Amino acid sequence: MQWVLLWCLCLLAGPCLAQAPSILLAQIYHDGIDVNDYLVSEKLDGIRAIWDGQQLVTRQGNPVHAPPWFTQHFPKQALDGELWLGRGQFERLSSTVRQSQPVDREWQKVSYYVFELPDAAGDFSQRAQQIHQLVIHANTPYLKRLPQFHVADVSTLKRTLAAVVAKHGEGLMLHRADAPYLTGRSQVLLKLKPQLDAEAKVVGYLAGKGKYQGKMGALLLETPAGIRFKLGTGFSDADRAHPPAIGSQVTYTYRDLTRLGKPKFASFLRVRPPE
DNA sequence: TTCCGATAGTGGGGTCGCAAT
DNA sequence: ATTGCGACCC
DNA sequence: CACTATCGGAA
Repeated sequence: MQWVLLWCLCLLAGPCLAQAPSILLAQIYHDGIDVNDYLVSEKLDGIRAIWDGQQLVTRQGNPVHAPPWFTQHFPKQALDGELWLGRGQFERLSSTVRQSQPVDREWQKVSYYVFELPDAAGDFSQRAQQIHQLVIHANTPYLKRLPQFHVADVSTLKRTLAAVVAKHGEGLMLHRADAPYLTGRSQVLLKLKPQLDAEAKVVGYLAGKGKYQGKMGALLLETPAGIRFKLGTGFSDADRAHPPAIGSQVTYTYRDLTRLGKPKFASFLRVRPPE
C-alpha cells in the first residue's frame, strides 16, 4: 500500500519519475563546413524517443504509452530515434502518441526510426552500420533505420534539401561521420531546414509575463489572407519595450503552415520599411 | 581576445486530459 | 455538454 | 519548436 501513496505523491510533485535523458542536440547548419565529413539524413517531423532496453521515453524523460506489441521485438540495448508517421503527419502522430490509452489501429501506422546507439563504440558511420544490422535482426515493421548517406558537395546538399522539401519533408540532418557517441549541443549534429519569409500586419499586442512584465509579450498579426496568429519570439528586450506600431507591417520567418493556415515556428525578423 | 556550449527564461501552434463552468 | 487551462510534444 | 540574454571556459 505504501507504494501507492508514493506513486500518488510523485504525480502531485510532478516530474519525479521523469528524468530527462542526456542526448545529442543539433545546431543550425551554416555554409563553410566540409559536407564530406558528414552523413546526411532526412529530418523526420516526428517525436524524439529514447529506448532504454525496456521502454520508450521522450526527450524530457516521460514514458511513451506505446502498445506492448509495438516494442516487443525491440533489442535489449539502448536506441535513440524518432517516432514517425510520414511527412506532414506530425499532428496526427502527436495525437496517437499522447493518448494515455494507446489505440492499436493508430499505432500500427507508426514506426520508430533509429539514428543513434547511445551505448555503442565506434564512430558514427560504424554505429550506423550497427543500426542497420540490428534492425534487420529485429525483423519488425515498427523498428526501422534512418537512412544515412553522403553528399558530394554543398550544391548536392542543397538539391537534396529541395527534393525533400518538395515531398513535404522537414529538412536534413548532418552528423559527423567520425564522431564517437556524445551528448549535448554541438557541431557534431547540424540541422538544415528551409527558411521562409512573409509579411503580416500588426493588429494587437499581448502582455508579457515574468521578466517581460509591462512589456510586449507577443504581437497579434494578420496575414494578407486574413489569418490571425501570435508572434512572440525573435524580439530583443529593446524591441519588447518599444514594439512595432499597430497597423505597421512586419517581416517574419517560419517553417511551415499548420492545418489551419497558421505559420509554424514563426519568428520576428524586422519591421518592414514603409513604402 | 573571441567564440562556443550550457542555463535560464521568455514566446508560439497543436494535442490530450482534467477541472471548472 | 462546453470551455478553459496546464503539461507535454514540436 | 523559436528566440534572447548571461556566464564561464575553451579555442
